[in-house]
Amino acid sequence: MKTKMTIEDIASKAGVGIATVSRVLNNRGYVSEKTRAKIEEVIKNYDYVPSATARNFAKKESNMVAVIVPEAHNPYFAAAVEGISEILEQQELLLILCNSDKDSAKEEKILYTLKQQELKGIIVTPAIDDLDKGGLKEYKEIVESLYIPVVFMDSGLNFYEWDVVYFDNIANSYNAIKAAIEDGSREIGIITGDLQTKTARDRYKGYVQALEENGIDINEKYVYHGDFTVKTAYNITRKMLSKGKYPEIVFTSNNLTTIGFIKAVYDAKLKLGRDIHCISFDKLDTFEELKYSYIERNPLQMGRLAATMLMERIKEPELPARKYYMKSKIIVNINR
Amino acid sequence: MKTKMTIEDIASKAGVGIATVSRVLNNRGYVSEKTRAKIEEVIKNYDYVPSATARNFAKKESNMVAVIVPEAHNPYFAAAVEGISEILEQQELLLILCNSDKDSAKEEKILYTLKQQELKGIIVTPAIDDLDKGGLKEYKEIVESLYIPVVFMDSGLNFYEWDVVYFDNIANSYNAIKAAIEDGSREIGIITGDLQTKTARDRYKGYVQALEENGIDINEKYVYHGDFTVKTAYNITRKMLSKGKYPEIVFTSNNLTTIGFIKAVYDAKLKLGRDIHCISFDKLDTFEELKYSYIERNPLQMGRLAATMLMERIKEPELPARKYYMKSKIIVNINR
DNA sequence: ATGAAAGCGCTAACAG
DNA sequence: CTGTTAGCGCTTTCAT
Repeated sequence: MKTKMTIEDIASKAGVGIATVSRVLNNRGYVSEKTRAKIEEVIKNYDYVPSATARNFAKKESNMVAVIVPEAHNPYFAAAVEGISEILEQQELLLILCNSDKDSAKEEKILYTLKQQELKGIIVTPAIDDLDKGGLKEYKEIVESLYIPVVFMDSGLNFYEWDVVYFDNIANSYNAIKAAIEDGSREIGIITGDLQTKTARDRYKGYVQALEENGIDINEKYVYHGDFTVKTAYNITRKMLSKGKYPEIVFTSNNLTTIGFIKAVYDAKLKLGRDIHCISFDKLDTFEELKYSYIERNPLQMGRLAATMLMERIKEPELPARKYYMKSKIIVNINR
Repeated sequence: MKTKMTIEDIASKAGVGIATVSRVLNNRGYVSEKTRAKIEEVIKNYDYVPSATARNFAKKESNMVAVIVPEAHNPYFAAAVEGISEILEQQELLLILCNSDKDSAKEEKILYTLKQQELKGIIVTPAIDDLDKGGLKEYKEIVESLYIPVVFMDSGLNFYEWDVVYFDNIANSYNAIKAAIEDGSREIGIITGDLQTKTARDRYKGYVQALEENGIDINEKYVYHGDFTVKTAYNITRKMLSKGKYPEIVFTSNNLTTIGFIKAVYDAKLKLGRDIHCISFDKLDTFEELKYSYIERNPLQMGRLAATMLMERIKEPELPARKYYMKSKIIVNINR
């Protein structure tokens, strides 16, 4: 058989009606053992595969879930996507991966495209995590006009009745700094991200809170304003070290900042873990022997959880919205 | 309007036939400015979105391309996927991501599922790169029974009439070792991967070739049999260093091996780039200040290329098969 | 237990 | 320029 077989071909070859073939295909309803065997044989012989497109169309639903992330290659999101993929695979669902590239306009366009696909659901990490300003209302409308289950992942969008799973930036920073304080540190600096962004602000907030609650005044000199890039962190750190006076510990508030920081310490011929310490927001998975402290998140687990929540919501659309805050480990590694 | 609108609803609201609506939707064929405007207005008013499922079904083709990788979270593949995603997005194509988890059986199952989807094409990195042994014929049949364009990415499967894009392991190793020799090194060791795998074997081959062509005998003592894991590389290196007698340079034949090696050097209180050197297959993107040499591949570019090749083949299915070998940079960083 | 038939929403001739 | 109509391949009543 050259041309693609259809269910009708199979039915006629097997001498039965198409409904019967459909039944064995879906393993649903009554079919006598004899006819089932016959049909299965024909299917095997002719190498027939049902068309998912036709099936989806007839049922007005697909076997697909979309995932929108702001940076597909970022190891953090790559791991999350893998976690999602794991769960979807168990459910025989296909995963459509979309990269918004941190661009809200792109994200909106993606959402529009996805709206046409009769998806089972969507897992999204919004391009902008700072929608509480103005755009939130509009965003809410777009999301709701999808009319399909949506789970928000790694997002501060904990408003409205949406399912959310994420790591709490404030709490994680707070806990890490608190752990350092309990470990005996007093002079703790920070290299922040761009404080225009919610992520950077929240991490800074946690830092401030932990110090204040422990009766430590914020030393403005020890608050270094970075932008979550290696380069800036490097420059800041070089300058900091060259001044001679610097904090005992620096809270590097994202992984790239940590890398720039460590590189600068190294280049200044100082020894990390002896001359100066570091608490990193996120572990650097490459070099475990480095002497530093960190907040360890588990994005793979976050992905699994997001997908699981989506599955639950698909099954029970009327479930109340759930907010799930992922726990992180705080690893303190300072010796004096 | 509560229930989902169809093209018919729009047609009747606009007082036209459905074919006309279809025309404006697809921006194809003649439609008077006046009716077009009218229809567009209705579409906007009722927030109508055409069903991609129905459309795909009617056209017997979809707007999707699938990508199968053996490890979704591996930064190397994550970057490749991002490259693919970039190209597909330009073509308004959706990307279905599948993770075979290095498991051939899983890959086969994925292929079967994908066969049902009327995809535009598939980009695949086979789970096993060593099919020239026995399974190749069977694999070939499976792939060909897909009846859709397939591009192989990062695979040694350069047999048959298939489109392939990949980095040549033999050539890259060869070039790196050759560069080191030209730089003045004679004592070059290697930590291999599992030589049962084609990747490990090819990297070893390139190493051997470069030495032989330059009249350097292979010193079996300097060939360390690893398995591409950090742990094994670490242990091997510790043992190597403790013996006192070790090569001047070690070719660490994958990135995890490099990490294990560097860690061990560090723990042995030796200095990388002074006491011992390292040529790494793949750059470690975290710490640029490390003193080592490496082969730098560009998986993002590989992904872009794979997707571009696929687009070309979709457009012209009769194109002769193309083999594209990606170039890599060799960075030598040894000072004596 | 099985078959006939009516869609699902859209595209693509074809006729006007 | 526009409307009518015949599918696309499958699911799902509804009879039998």
